[in-house]
Amino acid sequence: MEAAVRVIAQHGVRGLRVEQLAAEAGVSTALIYYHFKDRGGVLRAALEHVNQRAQDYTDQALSTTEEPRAQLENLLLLELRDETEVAMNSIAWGELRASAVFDPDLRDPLTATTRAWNDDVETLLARAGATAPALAAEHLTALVEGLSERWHTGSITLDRARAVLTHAIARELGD
Amino acid sequence: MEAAVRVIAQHGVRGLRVEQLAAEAGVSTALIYYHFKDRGGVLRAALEHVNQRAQDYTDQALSTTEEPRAQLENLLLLELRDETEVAMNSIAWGELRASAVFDPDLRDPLTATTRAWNDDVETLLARAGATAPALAAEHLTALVEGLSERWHTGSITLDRARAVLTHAIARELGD
DNA sequence: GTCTATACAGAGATAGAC
DNA sequence: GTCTATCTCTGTATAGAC
Repeated sequence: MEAAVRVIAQHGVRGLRVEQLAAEAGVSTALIYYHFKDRGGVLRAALEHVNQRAQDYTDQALSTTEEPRAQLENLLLLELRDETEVAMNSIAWGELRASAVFDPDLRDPLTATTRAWNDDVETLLARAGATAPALAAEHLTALVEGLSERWHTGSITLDRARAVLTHAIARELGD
Repeated sequence: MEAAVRVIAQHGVRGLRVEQLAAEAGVSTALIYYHFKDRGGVLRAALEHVNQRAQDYTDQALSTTEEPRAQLENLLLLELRDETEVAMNSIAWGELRASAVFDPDLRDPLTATTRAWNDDVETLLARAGATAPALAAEHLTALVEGLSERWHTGSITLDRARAVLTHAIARELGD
């Protein structure tokens, strides 16, 4: 799965070749098919893996003793970071999201993860005193996805994306 | 190009087969290669076509005599509409955006269009009395992209996406 | 569980006629 | 400009041995 995330982050879902994945993982292609039904099965498993990793990050951010406002900023800015692992996860996640437009099998896990993320953000927003936490949560999480994609396509710098997000959070919290 | 947009909207950039495009356009595959260098050339031309269409919509929205605030809402909500043609354009645009992560040839036209859109939105925001129009413009346009993708993956309904966007606009204009 | 070898299909691209 | 026919390569997936 880690090899899959690497390959997807480098070449996209469309560019994922089973042979290359095998090479990246240091095994034969046949072994891939032993563990997964087909190429689509690899993608589904990869999506679940990325989701899981995102959830782990989230839980970590939520388990601190910081103020709600600081927790909220941390949680949302998690995706917009410079470290290789985060960036790869983010690219792979964006790819799988985009693929889900045409691959119904990917939709359910995607929707579930999105909902869980929204809920976490909504809780923090409510604690931080937002007036419309549900709307605000969908607003901010969708914004993170939009900014993330712009970052990956080079349409915006990472710093600028973080500034835009911080600005939007401030607007939601009324300052 | 219209056939290309249809095929991309239905099967994605990833699913665009030259043969299918030819069928959709009612010509032979050889003719595609006569007019375009290769499959990548088709994609680049399709992106330009979608960009142009988006620019036309934008100009139209800007040429009305409405209040800046109403113009702003119209312009941003343009992408989130139910009509087949708009939805197809929006899906194709999203696909091409996602593809640009791995296809450097698509990046320049993408960045140019994004910038033009940002500028238009920024102008309207300034007229409508926003306090930080540049930041707000990038905020709102990136949000539209995020919401648009969620809509296409079925993670949010169209009405809800529109509500979230309207909410975000209101926040930026301080009510 | 894991490999090597290979069958098979699909899709990009071109040749050459009209 | 446009077609039919076809070549070629790449990539998915399987067979069968260890």
